[in-house]
Amino acid sequence: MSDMTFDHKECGSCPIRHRAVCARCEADELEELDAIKYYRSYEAGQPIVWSGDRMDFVASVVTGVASLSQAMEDGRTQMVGLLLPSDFLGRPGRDAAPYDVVAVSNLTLCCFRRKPFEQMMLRTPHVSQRLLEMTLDELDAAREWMLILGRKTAREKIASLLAIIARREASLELTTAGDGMDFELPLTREAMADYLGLTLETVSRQISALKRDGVITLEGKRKVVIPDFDRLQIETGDDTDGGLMI
Amino acid sequence: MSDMTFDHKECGSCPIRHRAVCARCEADELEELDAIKYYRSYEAGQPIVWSGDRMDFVASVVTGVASLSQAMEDGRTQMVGLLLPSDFLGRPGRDAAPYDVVAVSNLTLCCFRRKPFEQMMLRTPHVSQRLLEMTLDELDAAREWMLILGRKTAREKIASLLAIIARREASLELTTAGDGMDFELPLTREAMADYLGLTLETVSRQISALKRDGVITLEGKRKVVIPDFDRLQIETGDDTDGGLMI
DNA sequence: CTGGCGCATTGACCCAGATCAAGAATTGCG
DNA sequence: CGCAATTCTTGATCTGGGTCAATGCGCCAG
Repeated sequence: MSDMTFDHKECGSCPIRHRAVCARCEADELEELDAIKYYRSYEAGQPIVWSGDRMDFVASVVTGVASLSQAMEDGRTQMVGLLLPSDFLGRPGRDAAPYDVVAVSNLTLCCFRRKPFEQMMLRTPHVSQRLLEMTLDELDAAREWMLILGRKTAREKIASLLAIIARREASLELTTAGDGMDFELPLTREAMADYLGLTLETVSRQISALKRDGVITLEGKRKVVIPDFDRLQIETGDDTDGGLMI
Repeated sequence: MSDMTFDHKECGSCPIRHRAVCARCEADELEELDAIKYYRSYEAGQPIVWSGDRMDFVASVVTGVASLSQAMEDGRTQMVGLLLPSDFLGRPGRDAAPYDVVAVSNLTLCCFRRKPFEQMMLRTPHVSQRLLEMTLDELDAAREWMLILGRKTAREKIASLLAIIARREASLELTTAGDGMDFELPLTREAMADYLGLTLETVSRQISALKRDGVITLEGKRKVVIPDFDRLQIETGDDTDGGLMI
């Protein structure tokens, strides 16, 4: 784990984490946030915190992917959160991390020291209001995910995950060039299995099946092409009217 | 659905929903909440709102149990939230309900009209801070639940649900008379199945198995006695160190 | 008391996905 | 470039929980 320093200009070029923390911040509040923030980067596979560890920062994902997961003693693990760029990590007002947090790919976090951040929250109501909005969105995502875990078939699970990632990808890049989306899968088969409550073999088989049926195309093992997003959407088993943006 | 009126005194006798909404309210804020609140009661099985319906109130559960659930077109349904007394229902800042909400047992809600409630949130920061705390707790519960749905066996699922209800029950009554807890199951076998991502037959079989193995005792079909909570805890598959309070 | 209705239990059978076991394809590194 | 370590794919087999179907148990109405 290495500390990185971004100068002020560079920070200006990654507005994501400020927008994430506070969509309505005034200049002087941004200044205040700048004073308590620092960047940190992790390599793929590196743990960030273990469940129960003291966590003295909150953070916003700048680049890369991180996962939150819960493990049982016998090794079964379930991913319970997937953090993509602009997502918020950490929990104001709580000392210990409730989950294992791992960098899934190379990752850069924009961290804010927790205590001063909490004090700022008390003073500036729209920061906590913004955080409330984000948390409610996360709760919606978690509930969508519960439907996936509890009631969908393996094929529907895979299709749902691909659709979620594709939508996220599209919303960040804003390059929804018609249909024909494509993206790099940020997860290994094993991570996908942990996300979906499956085994990695089943994930692999179902991806092969979707490929065989022409729902997706693979370039290499990680690059996914979705020729017809509506077709993928049907495979998810969800109502056709779109569902929640995650 | 019938409107009920509670007089001010009776309202004073059910402090739950005020505490739930705002642990730190001052007298005049409570006054203000009183002005926009009304009680509403529902019978077991009655729908409260359907997914997509406009929802012009937020509420706090006074008595009874309600469920949030998501349904797929083909009838598969997954419960994604279980609201017990003191829990909060609704979502400031969102017009349409994202889930079906149903009264599982006879239910009384303490409702607040949404618009004035939202305005109050903007003015009194600790209301939104309290709501943020509650939402973060709900998110923790949802994530605990994701582990249950994704990775636990049917027996562990049932044990987990019983432990969750027993803990909730105990925390409200504050009558943890040593071990030997007992409580009335507020859910039908079908509702338990929807909670756990199982079928009602499997729920029934696993309850019978836990009874046969002496982990629980049944009096009638709904009254559960837990002679040894630690034993039940072991059956959940969780770490022994307690886990999250839900 | 009796029939009907809504839950709950139990049994018999089956299948989607887990498990176990080889390999194949990539990736990385000396 | 070659060898090892990862990561992924595919096959064979097994099994937990789903499905279908019958039966039991209260409970209320007549």
